[in-house]
Amino acid sequence: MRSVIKRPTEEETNLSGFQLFKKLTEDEFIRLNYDKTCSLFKKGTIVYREGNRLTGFYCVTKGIVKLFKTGVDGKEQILRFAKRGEIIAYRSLLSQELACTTAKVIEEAVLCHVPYQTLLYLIQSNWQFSHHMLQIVCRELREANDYITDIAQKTVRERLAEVLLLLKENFDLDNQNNLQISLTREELANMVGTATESVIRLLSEFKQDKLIELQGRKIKFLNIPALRRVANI
Amino acid sequence: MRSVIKRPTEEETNLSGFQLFKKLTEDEFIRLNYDKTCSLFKKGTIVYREGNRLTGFYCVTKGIVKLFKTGVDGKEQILRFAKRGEIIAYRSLLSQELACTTAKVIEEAVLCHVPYQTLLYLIQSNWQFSHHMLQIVCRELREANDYITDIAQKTVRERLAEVLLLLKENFDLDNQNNLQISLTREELANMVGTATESVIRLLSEFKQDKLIELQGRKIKFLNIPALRRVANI
DNA sequence: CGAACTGTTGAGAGGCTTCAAGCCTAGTGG
DNA sequence: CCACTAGGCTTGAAGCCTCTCAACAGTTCG
Repeated sequence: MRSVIKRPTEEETNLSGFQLFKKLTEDEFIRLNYDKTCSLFKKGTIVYREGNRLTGFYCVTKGIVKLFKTGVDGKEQILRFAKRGEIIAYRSLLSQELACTTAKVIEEAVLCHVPYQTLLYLIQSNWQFSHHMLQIVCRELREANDYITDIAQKTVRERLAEVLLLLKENFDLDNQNNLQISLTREELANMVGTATESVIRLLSEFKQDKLIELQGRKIKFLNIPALRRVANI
Repeated sequence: MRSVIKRPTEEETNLSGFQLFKKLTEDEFIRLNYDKTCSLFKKGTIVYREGNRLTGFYCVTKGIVKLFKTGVDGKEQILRFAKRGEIIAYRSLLSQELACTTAKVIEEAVLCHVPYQTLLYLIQSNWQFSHHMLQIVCRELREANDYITDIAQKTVRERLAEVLLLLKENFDLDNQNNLQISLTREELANMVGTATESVIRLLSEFKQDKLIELQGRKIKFLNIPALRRVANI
């Protein structure tokens, strides 16, 4: 399933933009770059599957990766999308468990694989790296906790509005207020935790209410404050 | 609201049983003990509230603390219960955010407060401590992700069965198969993410189906494999 | 002993899901 | 180049799971 077609460009393998590596010494950064392996992944590629043993974590330097768990009846629950500057697979690696999510490329991506040994080396040699890592995980844990509360207490309508706003935060809008990520209705449903049909119906209600405009998978935001009110934030 | 009635016993303030501190040097452990402040908290006490600025984390050496978020209409969403050997408040501390949960004592507890400075000192001086901390957070993150998937995809019935089994894992059963934690119906509902009435109805269905036996808040497990099947695990 | 909280049961309403059928779009192969 | 197929999208109808509201019993505690 893994398909590596061509070498990524120099710029696409550069890790100096990553917050996580900001506090590394020159030597540490050199070692990191020496140990990493960057590859280009086509859309649709599975980077790793739930249950896999992982050999390292990945830095996303380009593209978008979808992270999801497989639940009841094989229905996928999307946990997050990782884009440039973010890292994936580190959770299972650190807790030394098998992967508990599947990572699938939804927009042609460049990923840099950093071996477990290198991660351990950085943790041992540089406390600021560990500290930064702790902050990343802790922030993700808060987001997970927030999401548990929402999903447990809010209606599907509220959750869909919230998910749209969340996507807006993470992927920005273009100059015409279009969401810069293209998802299927099913993927939206798998984020919200509902049926595809429900998403379709609610989206067209949002459209009727002039909150958004739809054109295929393109979603244009027309009235963000109102959307926020629907989301009950 | 904070009520400290009497000094905890020597044994109740001992942190040597904590996995997290296993790899500390003697000096580090001495400093930890010097810096900590242990107090006894009565049932019902709020240790800290959502939005508070935290000055350190707490080690639970006795009792049970309920951690929850306040969601829509002030309805609480229980995220977990912390018991002897576990730590709380470390997430917000590490990511340097305001507390995103409220901690309430539901069984008379002894908590040892460890100042933020001491935490930072340990992170800086001992990479094994950081590593252990990372593992703890990562494990909690996996549990949160698992729970998101369940709550998004399973029925209330399945979730209630699962919550009961989860409680069994965390708090064990006495020699008569009674769950060793006493929760109100509302608290069960706030874990599952449903209405109190639904929990009541489902519990009595489980009772009819001879899966459990009820006596006030006491829950006796009669048929765990069947309960597991109901939970759809 | 009364107040406040907790637990229980019933009835009705409604949000969502499921099933089913048809449309549309995009990619493929003849 | 175009028909064809597969997967995504849309809409309708039916029904159920779950919530809300309401009334009341039981329990705990000052």
